[in-house]
Amino acid sequence: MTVQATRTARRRDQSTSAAAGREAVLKAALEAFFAHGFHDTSMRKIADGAGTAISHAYYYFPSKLEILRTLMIGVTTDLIHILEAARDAAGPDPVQRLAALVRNHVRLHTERQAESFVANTELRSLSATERQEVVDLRDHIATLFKDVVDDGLRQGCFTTTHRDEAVLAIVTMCTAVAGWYRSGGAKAPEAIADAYVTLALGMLGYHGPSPVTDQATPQAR
Amino acid sequence: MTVQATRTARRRDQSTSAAAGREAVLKAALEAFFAHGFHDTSMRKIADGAGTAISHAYYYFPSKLEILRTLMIGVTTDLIHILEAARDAAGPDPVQRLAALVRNHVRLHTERQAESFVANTELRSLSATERQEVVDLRDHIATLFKDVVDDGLRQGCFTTTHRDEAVLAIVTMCTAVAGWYRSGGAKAPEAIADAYVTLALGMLGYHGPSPVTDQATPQAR
DNA sequence: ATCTGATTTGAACGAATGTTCAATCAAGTT
DNA sequence: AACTTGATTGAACATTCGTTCAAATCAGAT
Repeated sequence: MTVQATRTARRRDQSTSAAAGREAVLKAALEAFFAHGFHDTSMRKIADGAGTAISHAYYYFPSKLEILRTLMIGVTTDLIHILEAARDAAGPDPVQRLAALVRNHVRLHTERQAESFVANTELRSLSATERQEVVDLRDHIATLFKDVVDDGLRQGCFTTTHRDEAVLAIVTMCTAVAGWYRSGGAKAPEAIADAYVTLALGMLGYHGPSPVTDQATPQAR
Repeated sequence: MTVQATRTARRRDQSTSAAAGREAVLKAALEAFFAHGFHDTSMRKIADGAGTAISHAYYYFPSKLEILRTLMIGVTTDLIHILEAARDAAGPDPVQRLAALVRNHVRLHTERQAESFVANTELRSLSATERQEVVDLRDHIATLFKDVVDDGLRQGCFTTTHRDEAVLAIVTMCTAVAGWYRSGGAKAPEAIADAYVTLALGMLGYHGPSPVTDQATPQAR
């Protein structure tokens, strides 16, 4: 008991401290990738940012590329899970479901802007196999939108004759938020999300009542 | 006379051959930047692609960065001139003017895809002063759209309450075409342009008759 | 044939890169 | 106190990078 207790305690301490070091490297790498891009970020800068030796970063990650892969896969899988949960929680109405997808897509791209931006920007920096891994995840995200749009087209609440282009444009504009959003800017994330829901529905040829609360939303000082 | 003739002839020959060499370097650089990105492209690869020695590339351009700058500024200023001409040729109607802007924006991003893609992707690779130069040009492009949208809002043909977001989304989705377009793909550039005009008008809350020819457009092999 | 000036090259420079590795440290176990 | 084991380091590796430069090449003019 005592033996096992101390053993697990040690293991927890080690794993948390090890995880802390790992997280520090990830965080420093993310900041640098976000600010200057993958190829313009050296392992020395990453190690400096994390406050450790260059060789210590290699204790956690076998290569610089693996750090990038970890960041990109992490945020993308998280996004998928968030979108699926939000869609399911929105009920059966395609309009509500699409609004939930757009809203949460925008929200994550503001809340985790750096990760999202890197994931969208550094695809080419990956090697073929790893790139395909991320591309598949992104295709899955597009499919989430496409299925909901198809549902709305079947039910008649969406009327666009350009489904593919509309879906692509919606995902693109939501993704691009990570490229220009500045926290403390003119619009709060929720206001941006509301606007994007309206824009997306406009592209889909939806002419029913707005699913957006739209109560002035004067937030942001 | 003869002296001057031969002199200008020589100068023309030199300038054209020099221009040819310069163009070869630019072209090779563009292809490499497009395929692998700026920081992952070495001057050696560029020189190899152009069929010359490394040191000869420096005969035309003082640095790798200057090559990138030349490409980015070139396509962006061209885009501005094309958009302004198309807008003016479209007459006074805001719907027609916006359609012309969208259509030509999409067209250039398919016809000169590599340049457009690089110009949109490698902003961070520039140094501060040069980056600002390109940012100003891109701001000017956004202003072209914004002015037409404002015109349409004033005349009542556009009804959106999210002007800024709509303009940003429209420019973004048109720009993103350079990221996924494949010549010989499912849709011909003109069909894409038509679809994007409709999507843009949907975002702006335009509910009048479609300015798109929309005659089946079965193009694409 | 010589000269001139633009064009083209090979070889080298120093700096920075991603990565490796043997060695040290710290702490917990026996 | 000796031992194990994960955490951490400094120094070095070979390679590649952007850039430079003196020298060679070439075509047209004299």
